[in-house]
Amino acid sequence: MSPKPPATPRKQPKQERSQVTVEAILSATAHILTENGYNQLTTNRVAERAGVSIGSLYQYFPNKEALIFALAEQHANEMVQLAKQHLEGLSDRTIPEVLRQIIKAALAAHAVNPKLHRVLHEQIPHSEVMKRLDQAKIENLLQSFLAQRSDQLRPKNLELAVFMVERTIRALIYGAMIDHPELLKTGELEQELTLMLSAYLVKS
Amino acid sequence: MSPKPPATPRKQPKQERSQVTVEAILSATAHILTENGYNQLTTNRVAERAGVSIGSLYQYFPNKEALIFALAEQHANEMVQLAKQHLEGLSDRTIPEVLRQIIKAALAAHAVNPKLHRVLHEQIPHSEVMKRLDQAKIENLLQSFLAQRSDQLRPKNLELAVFMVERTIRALIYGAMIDHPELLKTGELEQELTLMLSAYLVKS
Amino acid sequence: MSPKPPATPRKQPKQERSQVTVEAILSATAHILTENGYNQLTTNRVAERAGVSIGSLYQYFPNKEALIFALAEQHANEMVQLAKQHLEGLSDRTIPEVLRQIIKAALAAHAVNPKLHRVLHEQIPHSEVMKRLDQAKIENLLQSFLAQRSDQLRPKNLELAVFMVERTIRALIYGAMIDHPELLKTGELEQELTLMLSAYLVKS
Amino acid sequence: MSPKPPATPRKQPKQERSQVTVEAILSATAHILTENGYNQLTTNRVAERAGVSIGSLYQYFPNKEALIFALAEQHANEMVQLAKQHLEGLSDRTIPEVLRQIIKAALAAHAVNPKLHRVLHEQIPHSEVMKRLDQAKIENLLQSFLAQRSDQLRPKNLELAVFMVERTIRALIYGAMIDHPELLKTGELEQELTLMLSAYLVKS
DNA sequence: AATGAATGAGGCTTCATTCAT
DNA sequence: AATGAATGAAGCCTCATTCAT
Repeated sequence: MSPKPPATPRKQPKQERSQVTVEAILSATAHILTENGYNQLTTNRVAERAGVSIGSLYQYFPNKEALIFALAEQHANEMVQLAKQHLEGLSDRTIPEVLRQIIKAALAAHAVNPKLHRVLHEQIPHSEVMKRLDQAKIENLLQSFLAQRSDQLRPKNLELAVFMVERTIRALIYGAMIDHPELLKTGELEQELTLMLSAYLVKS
Repeated sequence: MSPKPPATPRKQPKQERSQVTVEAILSATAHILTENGYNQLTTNRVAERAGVSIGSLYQYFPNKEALIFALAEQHANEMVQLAKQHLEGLSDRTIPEVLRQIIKAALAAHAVNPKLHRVLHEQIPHSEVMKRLDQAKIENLLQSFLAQRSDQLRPKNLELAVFMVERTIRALIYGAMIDHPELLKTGELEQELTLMLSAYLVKS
Repeated sequence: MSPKPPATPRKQPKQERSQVTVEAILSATAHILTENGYNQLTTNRVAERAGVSIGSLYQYFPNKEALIFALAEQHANEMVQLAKQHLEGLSDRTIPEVLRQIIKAALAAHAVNPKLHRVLHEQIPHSEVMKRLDQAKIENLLQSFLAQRSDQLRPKNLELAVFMVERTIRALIYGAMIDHPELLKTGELEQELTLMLSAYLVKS
Repeated sequence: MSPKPPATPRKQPKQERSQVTVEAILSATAHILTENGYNQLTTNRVAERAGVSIGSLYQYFPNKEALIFALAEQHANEMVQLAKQHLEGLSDRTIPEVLRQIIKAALAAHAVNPKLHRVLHEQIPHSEVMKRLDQAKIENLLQSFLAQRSDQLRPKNLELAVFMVERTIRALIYGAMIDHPELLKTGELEQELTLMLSAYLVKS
């Protein structure tokens, strides 16, 4: 049906010249996506904005989908990398402290490129594919954090708890970004989220 | 290039005898969407499956977007209607009781046509429009329910609380539908959600 | 690998209007093929010459290959039809007489549209496909003619004889058309072919 | 649009040390042609398989056509060379003996690389050029053989006889290769061809 | 001489939409 | 009101060929 043939891998940029080309293409993709939307994203337009011939684009990306996939991956990596910076030295903290830190990390991650993040989630057809990208990785982190403190944990089902927490954090941060940006600036969201999830997780 | 013509359905499909035709078209749209995905949704194909000429389709829907818009609206209405059935006679209940009932209502609503729901959320190039559809309406309900019990409420900011609760319910139900359907069958999700949100809302 | 997906059957022209369109398209295809060659045969060019939009072309022909296939079939049918006209009332003739008549029939058939015939055989990639078209049919005719006179026949293996005769006739007529057209006008080819094949077939 | 540049290989590939490169390229061309077909034959792919940069390919072959032309020529030369080995010491033989030997020679020649032979004939957009390749050369041989025995010859027109014989041999061997390979193994084709052409050529 | 990144004309095809009947 | 043939802008992508290094 839909998820195209695994996107024939193309030439990996080896020379530095081609690395520049690839960067320009991804950058142009992001720009058009955020400024003009998915409808306007055509391979020719990307190439044009990247200052590259359409042929070059297809040397590195087998099709339009691959373009978006690569961009999403890059974005996800940036998010994860930033998040990790916020998650160091948490070994001996309590659950509320850890939670707050994780929420802070998620907030930071979502601040990487909000416009792009939104477009990627709202306008891309096979969003299922890419949601996995930024998911899983954080779920694992969360899982191990909570597992280490299972004695303080109220929910017996660890996996379920991870699901609840992870989705809630993501949904509320994303929702706030779109509809209530003021909650981000004032720190209210961070506060409420911490409260809500702490109350949920910790034995009363 | 040229910014599309206003696109939003100017004229609601006439509600006369031709109602049958309109139904057939929307039904065909839903079928193709759920079975074949947005990529395969072409106006000609819709018309063919609806057993209607392409010309007739355009008599009732000014363009493709209007087709999807109407379908989304229909779907949202069905969801809201079903939800309301679950929300009667709650005037003298406590917050946890109300919450559980609201969650049950939301679960029922999401069970209306999960496949369609998913496709509508994942594959449609969100034209800003459709999210509003199933949102707002429930938020109002929630707002009034909580306002009536503001004395039992821990969060001072009512609007913020509504936001938190509404998004959390939606995100977790949707997430469970996609990734953990077992949580819906066992009632675990309902239980955990009630716990989490009660703990958040009620004064300790 | 090559032989494309069975060329999704498209709309069969039902109204007379569309019949005209299909004719125009095939005619344009033949014209471009004979005058400009296969290299110049592009779907857009065909549509343009046919005075038809490219969209219309694709309503009746799923791809470029189908265009050529249809044209070849049409051509083959014309050839067979003409050949049959030359092959009536041969029931009580001797082998040489029958042979000469068959050769005459083949000559007539090849005179239908020699230019097109040549292009179809020389320039079309998957010529194997279409050679079958004008073959088989004649082989059957030949087979039955010879079977009826098996007592006068020298070769014991009938199928082999049919193969020898059919291919020889085709090759020489085609070869003469391309390289020695004078042999066709003077009747020399007909004469020599009859001699050669009679000598081969008839018991000495 | 603009009629191609002269296209025929201006410079024969230098016959020095770079002979190895040229061989690799032609070999790769043949391999792709026989295994994947003309559709898959791209200059980049040839270069890759030859283990040579695309730039190098164009150093030895001015364009794609030249590549095929050279390959066809090579193939034709191999065929002719092999045929000649079968045609020595025939000076004092009778026509049937000579004929059989010529047929044997042709059979041997066609066995050189049947797959390539077929592809070259079926899938290459005959640019008029290549047919001549394997033709002419044999016709001359045949012409001289028959001229030496013109007293035993029935047909008065020598050139016509050569045409008849040469085309018949070629068509039947090729046809058998494609559609009746068993005739080649059993020797039946050789036998029948000798019979048919002897009967045609020799005074009764 | 070799490399391989880059080019870009142009081919094939789709599909939302129009309009003559 | 309905039909469905026709439209054509525009998208995706290939591949022979060039050229800077």
